[in-house]
Amino acid sequence: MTEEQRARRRDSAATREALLDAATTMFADRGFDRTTVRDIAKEAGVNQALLFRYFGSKESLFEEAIARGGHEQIATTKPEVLLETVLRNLLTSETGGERNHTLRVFLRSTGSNEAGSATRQRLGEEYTRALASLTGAEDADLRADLVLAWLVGISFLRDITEKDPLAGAEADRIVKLVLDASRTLLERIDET
Amino acid sequence: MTEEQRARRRDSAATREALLDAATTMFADRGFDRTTVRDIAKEAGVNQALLFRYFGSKESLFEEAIARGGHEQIATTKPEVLLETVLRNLLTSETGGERNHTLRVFLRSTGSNEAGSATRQRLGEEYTRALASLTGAEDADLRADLVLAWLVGISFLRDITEKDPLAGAEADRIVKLVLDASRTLLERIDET
DNA sequence: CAACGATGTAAGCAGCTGCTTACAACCGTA
DNA sequence: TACGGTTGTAAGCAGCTGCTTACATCGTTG
Repeated sequence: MTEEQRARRRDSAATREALLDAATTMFADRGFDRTTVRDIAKEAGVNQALLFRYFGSKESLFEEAIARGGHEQIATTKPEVLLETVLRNLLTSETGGERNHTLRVFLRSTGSNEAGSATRQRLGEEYTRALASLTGAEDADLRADLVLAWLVGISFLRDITEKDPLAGAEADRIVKLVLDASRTLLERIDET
Repeated sequence: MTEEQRARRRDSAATREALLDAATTMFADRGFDRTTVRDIAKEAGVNQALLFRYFGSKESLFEEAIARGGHEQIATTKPEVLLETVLRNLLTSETGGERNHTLRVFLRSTGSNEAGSATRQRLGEEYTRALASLTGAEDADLRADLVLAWLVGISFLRDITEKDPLAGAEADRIVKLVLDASRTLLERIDET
């Protein structure tokens, strides 16, 4: 930590990224309202005034945090396995590793109506489009939204309300049940 | 409004209920953190100090708001039609009428980790038990949780992020799709 | 009618929030 | 070495938050 701070001295790019990293995990854990700019700065080991120098406002930082990470997953994952990939990602509780916090940040931002709504909307559209490509139904987008809603709900019950037995269930078991039922809505999903 | 205030003077029960009503709708609309005690008191047409006299704290008021409304729906609705009933309730956007805000309050309380967590947990268990009675599978509770998660997710995308096409879709269409897919998880659901 | 508890009100307090400002330390350049 | 922009820091401001306190008013009961 101290070394990092030493190494980071006089390095604006690293400082910016440290703030963005800290913000992403804290927003995912506590949500927008409950995360203070002082918390973020402290976690990043950075003076909080710099947060405003580099991002302008707490909301702008939030938008950037939401945007980062969501896009590349969609871009780099084939639609056929997107559902399972996202599902497994949000079911995996290992804090280490490169877990994707996007969905949790998404969820935790409930209270804040304005904050990042444009970014959130765009991100949602990308997921819908990807999932909609899996069905030939005329209401493909609606069906895709329903699947997306399911992911959101599962993440909510598991991560936020920590509801058992869902919170404690094995990932494989949940994946199987969800994928089976999703085939009623979407056709082209890879068999596990 | 003025008449109500006049009529309510020196009536502690009515004052309490006015606060509870205002709190329920405001928590549902803005969430716990974004709703201030001054807002609630103003909406109820009541001095804010009374809020603390009757409920002790903002959190206690929140818990009571969550608890009220959820129980009777479960108690008065047959499990076979519970899913459709809850679904139609949260899909109906008519603000007038006796809409049940429970699920939305549930959702909007994301940021607040402690607030009402015990109450929320108990309420969730009741829903799970009711839904689990619809299947003979050995992992009935898990399957029920997944259905509950779906409801939560749909409510989230529709009410909070207002995601289209889900937000704009007809209730009947959604009900049909969800019920059909849910039959993969649960057996005994009334045909529409 | 006097007294007393129940109900309502106005004002304020201490703490926290996002954000700003004024300034110090640093570092490449001339 | 002197300068000037970049990066980092400390302090503070104005506004809002949940909550409390001291007091006024009502309505019932003896």
